Amino acid sequence: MTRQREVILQAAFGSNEHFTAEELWEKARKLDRRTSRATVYRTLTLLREGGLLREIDLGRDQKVFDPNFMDHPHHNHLVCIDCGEVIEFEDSHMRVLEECITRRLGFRSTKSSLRIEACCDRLRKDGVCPNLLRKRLGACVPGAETRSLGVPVAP
Amino acid sequence: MTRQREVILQAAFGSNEHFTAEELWEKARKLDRRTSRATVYRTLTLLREGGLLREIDLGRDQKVFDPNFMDHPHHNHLVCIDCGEVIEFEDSHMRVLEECITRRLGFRSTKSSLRIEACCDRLRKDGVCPNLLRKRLGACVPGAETRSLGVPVAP
DNA sequence: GTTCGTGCAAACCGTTTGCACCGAC
DNA sequence: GTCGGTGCAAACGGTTTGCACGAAC
Repeated sequence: MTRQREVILQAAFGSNEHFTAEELWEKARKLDRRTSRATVYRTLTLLREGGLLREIDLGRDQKVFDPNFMDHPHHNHLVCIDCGEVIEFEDSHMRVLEECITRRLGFRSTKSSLRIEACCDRLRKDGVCPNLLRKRLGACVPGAETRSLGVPVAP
Repeated sequence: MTRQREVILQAAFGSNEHFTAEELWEKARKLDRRTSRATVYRTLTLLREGGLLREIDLGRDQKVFDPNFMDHPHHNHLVCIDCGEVIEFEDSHMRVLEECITRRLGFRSTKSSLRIEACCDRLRKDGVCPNLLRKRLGACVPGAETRSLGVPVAP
């Protein structure tokens, strides 16, 4: 554990925001100007391999890392196609269903990732995405599971 | 619709196999030696934008395209972490649950993608992944939904 | 000293693009 | 002729790597 790695850890886990490798480098450089890109990439690889960080697919061109899997190993993502905001959610029903499907196919699941792309109806009326405010608040914090679950609404 | 595009379409939809851009180029070149990489990439962009092809996240470094979304717009993928094989499946329960979650969060879902990473228990015993044979057979063909669903097994 | 991590710059690789050419109309 | 698609090669951008330096032991 060197000083550089401490800086990068602080940059990565200092908030629960997602980030790209480049963004992490910028964050780390704010803490220590000398931090090099190479070290960031190398540390990123270590963190990913160690399971502290996970790469998520947000449908963007660049790879995005999520530092929240340590606290919430089973959370998933909803991406607002209107404003691009990402909402994290957990759902125990989903977990059970995934497990059922996996076993039916003859496997034991190790991990999974679900991305939902969606748009909010209110945006079209109000011109503003009301869920901007929800971003990463209420989602993926204690109690979030209940919030995102509750009584399923019949589709 | 030019000859080159016909060739690329044939290469892309001639089988239901997933492919990378590079692999598509190789396939297309087998049909017409002159096909250029640039045209493949440009056509790929058109097909993706037109919704005929979808990029999927198989957890690999390269982008993988799936030509099976026209026939099965809602299918998902299970990746065997032991042998790397990909199994396509459809599950109506999953679709309903996703819709519930999405509405609970205040959205209308437009599309979603689920990737399950799993290992088969039998591999460890037999040394062979029995699900190799299932690859894209039985999965994502008429009746597949029933196969992957059935009575959910309690986890 | 040895070992391991770091910083820099160059290399790498998948993808995109500028530009000249070609073919259909 | 115009317009759009194509092929080539160069450029691009994110990521990795070779190598010399530096810090910890």
